Amino acid sequence: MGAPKQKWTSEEEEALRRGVLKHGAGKWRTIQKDPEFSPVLSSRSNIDLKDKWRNLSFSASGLGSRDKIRVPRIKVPSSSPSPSPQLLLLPAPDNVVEASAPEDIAKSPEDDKTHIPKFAMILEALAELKEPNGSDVTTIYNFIEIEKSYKLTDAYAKKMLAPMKDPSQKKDPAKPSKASKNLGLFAAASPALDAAQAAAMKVADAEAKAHIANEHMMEAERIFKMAEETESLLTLATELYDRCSRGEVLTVLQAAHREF
DNA sequence: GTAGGGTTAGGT
DNA sequence: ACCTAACCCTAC
Repeated sequence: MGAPKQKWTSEEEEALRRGVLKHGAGKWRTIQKDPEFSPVLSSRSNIDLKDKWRNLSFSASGLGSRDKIRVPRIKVPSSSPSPSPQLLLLPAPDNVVEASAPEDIAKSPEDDKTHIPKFAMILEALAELKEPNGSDVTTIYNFIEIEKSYKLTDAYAKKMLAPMKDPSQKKDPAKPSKASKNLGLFAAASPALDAAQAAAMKVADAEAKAHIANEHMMEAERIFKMAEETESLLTLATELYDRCSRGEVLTVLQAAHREF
């Protein structure tokens, strides 16, 4: 009667997240009893933890936003049979997942953060891969999707391609169809692409190792941060591919200074 | 004890 | 009026 709703504080939320990282989701009682979190979560029951976690993961997952999946509640006024029954449920295309998280990524305070510490790795890969053979590009995509971290949606991919418009570049009609989102971002094979693939592989591998070393540091914040960096990487790779596909020759040094 | 569905209060 | 989040109930 006195406490209509007990909103979760950021401390409680933080404790819950850490608790899940430590004990895993589902071990609510364990988390609740853990001396590390019990002082903060003393007023919360194990069920509360479960419910809160459900809310967190649901809204952070991109789902549950205010988009589709809202089944039109069939209220049926029982008195006004709308003459146009054409609003049965549409299949609702699976796009527009919006990369989720209206928390961090939407704000995007830093536009040009000191670009990619991974750039060195990219160059390394480029140097190693002097021999073009052009191969399956889906590999690059697969690597970007490494298990849990990088889950790029098609919408996200499109988002990534959007800022790539470089006004200083001459409109070359011979431009390859980069809009071929058939499978992922690219759909052709070329030397530059192969190099880009290797670069992505290196980055992905390094990331994966970092993850293993970090145990299960898979927090949403971290994921989004990586997604942003991956976005930069893909942008770079796409640029390289675009230039090379037009017959231009790029050296590693040029790439290093971004003089292309 | 946990998972999932359902209910209700608060906010927009 | 609708949506989200906290709370409640029940089956496993």
